[in-house]
Amino acid sequence: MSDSLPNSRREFVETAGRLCQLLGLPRSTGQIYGLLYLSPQPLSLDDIAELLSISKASASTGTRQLVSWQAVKEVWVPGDRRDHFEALGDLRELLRAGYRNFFQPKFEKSQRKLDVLLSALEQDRKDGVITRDDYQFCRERLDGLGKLQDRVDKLLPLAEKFL
Amino acid sequence: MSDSLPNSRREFVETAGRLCQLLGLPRSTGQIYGLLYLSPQPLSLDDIAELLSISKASASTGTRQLVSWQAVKEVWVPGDRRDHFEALGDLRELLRAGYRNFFQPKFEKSQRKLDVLLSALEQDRKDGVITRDDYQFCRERLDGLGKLQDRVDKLLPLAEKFL
DNA sequence: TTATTCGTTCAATCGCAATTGAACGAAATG
DNA sequence: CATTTCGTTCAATTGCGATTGAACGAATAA
Repeated sequence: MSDSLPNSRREFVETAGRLCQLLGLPRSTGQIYGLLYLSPQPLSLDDIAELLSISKASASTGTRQLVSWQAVKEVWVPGDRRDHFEALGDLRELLRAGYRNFFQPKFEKSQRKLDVLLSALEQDRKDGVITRDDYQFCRERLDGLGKLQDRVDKLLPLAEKFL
Repeated sequence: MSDSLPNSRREFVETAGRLCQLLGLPRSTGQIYGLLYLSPQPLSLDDIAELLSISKASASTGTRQLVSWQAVKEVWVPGDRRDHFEALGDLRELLRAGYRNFFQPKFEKSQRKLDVLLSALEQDRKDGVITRDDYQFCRERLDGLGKLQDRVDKLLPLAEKFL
């Protein structure tokens, strides 16, 4: 990474990158957001690539991702033909949107999946692939999972409102 | 994966694997837990490796991870020298422990990091590396981040109790 | 004792996704 | 017009971490 950044911003960028990586997102995307978050002026793709020492291709894909998540917006800088970007500072809203776009769908899918599994289990029992005892055992375990899902299902809306 | 598993268990194992992968953990670890979660009898390392078509090395490291997380326990099976494993079924407790072992530490670390960043920013201002305006801007952004952390800090204990 | 059977460790391999460089089309410039 | 400047796309590369096979030590068995 370029050393033309003040230490504070450098460390922040690194931390943001790590956080994104932790969430299973490209590190560079987090770095870009971190850079823009602490950038008083909007930055162009070239600025971003230069300051982070990444390719313009990465900068391009990263910013487009961030724009699609509404974490960053394009701004017009008079007298400059290039696109410029600045971070949207409302982290709470960003977190909520992230929850809606990432966790929510996967969680709902897993709920549906559980029903499918219960059906498959039922089928296995009918087909005699598993003993009655095994069926009973698996049934209880799957029910336990369902209980947890219900709990989470009640918690999440509360958490989203609270944040 | 071996086809000697009933469909229901096969799908469950796959889903558990994906979930682990989603959380940044080895897929095989999730598969092992999934397998044991729906296994009426304790399984040996060889059973696990065989049923999941993974190496015994993976089975070994995976089970040890799971044991360390108290997601799985070793049980003694009379007349068999080998270690056997069975899943602990309390998913709620498992989730809480996961929160304590994974999220909690990283979150606390990020809180400390924020203080460090604020100091570094202060230093940059004193050194004249950044203008007064830039300092002001960054200061506000970092404060915004601090606000979010405080929110999360209040929410998490509530969520942990609720689950 | 020697020979097996287990479980673990570790260097090497593999797979996946992030990253890149080059090529391209579109838009602005002269 | 031709030329330059942008941003995007995509095939190729890279890097990282999960997975494996082989080697090892410890415990059991013969």
